[in-house]
Amino acid sequence: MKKVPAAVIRRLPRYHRYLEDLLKNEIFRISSRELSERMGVTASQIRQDLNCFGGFGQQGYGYHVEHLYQQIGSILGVNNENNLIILGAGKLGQALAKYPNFQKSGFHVCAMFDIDPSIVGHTIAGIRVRHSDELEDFLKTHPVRIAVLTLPKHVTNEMAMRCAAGGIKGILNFSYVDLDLPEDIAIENVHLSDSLMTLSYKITRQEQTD
Amino acid sequence: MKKVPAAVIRRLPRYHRYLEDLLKNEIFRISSRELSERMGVTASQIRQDLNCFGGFGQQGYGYHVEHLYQQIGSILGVNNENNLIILGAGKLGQALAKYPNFQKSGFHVCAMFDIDPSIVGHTIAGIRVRHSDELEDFLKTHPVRIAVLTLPKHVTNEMAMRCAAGGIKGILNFSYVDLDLPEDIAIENVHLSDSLMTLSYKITRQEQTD
DNA sequence: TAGATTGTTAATCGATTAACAATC
DNA sequence: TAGATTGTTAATCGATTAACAATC
Repeated sequence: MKKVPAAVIRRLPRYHRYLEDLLKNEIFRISSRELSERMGVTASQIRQDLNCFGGFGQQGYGYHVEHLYQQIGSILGVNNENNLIILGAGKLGQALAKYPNFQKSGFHVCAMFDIDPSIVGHTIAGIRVRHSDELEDFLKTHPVRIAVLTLPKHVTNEMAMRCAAGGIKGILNFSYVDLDLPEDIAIENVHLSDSLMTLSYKITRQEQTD
Repeated sequence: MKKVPAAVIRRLPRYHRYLEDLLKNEIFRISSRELSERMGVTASQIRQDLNCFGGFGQQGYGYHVEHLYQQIGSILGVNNENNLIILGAGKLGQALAKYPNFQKSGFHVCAMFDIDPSIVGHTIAGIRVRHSDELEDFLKTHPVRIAVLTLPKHVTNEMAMRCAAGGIKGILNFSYVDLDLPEDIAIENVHLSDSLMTLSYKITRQEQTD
């Protein structure tokens, strides 16, 4: 199988979302051209992207929405339940624990960890907050591959290392640092300040162009 | 001035962050080569990127960290205070209102809006939650260019339109929809589920490669 | 069969890297 | 002046778009 470009992978969740919407609207068949118009991309790009994973369409017909939706879900690994843990039960961690879209995509928060005595032991969205000391024991007895980190900068890499050592395979990192981890641990950064700065740049740019 | 590639803009906040760290560590001068090693990119890319905005360096010397930091901050528009409003005072909105990194980058939450009577009137992080009906009046009397949207899907585009009509120039959108707004409104999407799905894909990929 | 639309190859475009002359 | 390192041009690489033969 040829290597799939990173750009394609980043577009998959959006295809998945549009296909879900089509199903909701009871549209069961779609051509690359019509989907391209809805999504604001080229039909060529859609066909190229999908063909990285195999021929999901049919000449003269287009794509069967339900089938394509299932296939992309399978590629993304969201067709079955995915457990995850949240490290850092601050405001952001709590918000993510209750975030409905995670559950909708099959991601299930099975534990939270913190060290703050005023939070440890409490229950958030039905999840008891454990002390971070319990992390290793928990990972030994529970199958989890994903950890979400909403921690202060200075403890983030250490906790990420402990996750990796405990068998975690991927980290969604909200801390404002770049993680330094073994190659086989997948990392996805969400740097909220970066998004805000990029937005700020775009605004300034617009104003100058006017 | 030649057009700045989108890829360069998305890298600017990271440069900004690394330069801030250098200053904290009292490193006042740096070559593109040394910065490239710290950041894990090529020195050539750094020089190309920076030269989109002008010659910030000096041959034989490198870059003056403080000066470069200021310049990039100025390009990003984060050297002065930026007011923003948050629409949707749910868990995520509340977490963002308290998010320390926004304040650190000069972004100041000056108001929050919601329609839920159990939240409206309450104070979060020192900010009173107003009713969404007050949005237009508020925008008339307060200078705000940025709105952060943490709203349910079905009301998001309508509220975004109201923001745009009220003079908002840029929107940081956390809702799981693509906004359809006038061209002159800058949009930056943060789709948390997409990040999680991409991570899930990467993990699955890793496991197959092993 | 004729029409439609994919899968795929080729052409274009843009972004990254390499190389080196300019210059501090 | 000699050494270092930028700014910038040229070469490479990758991603997007266009075109069309294959085929349902």
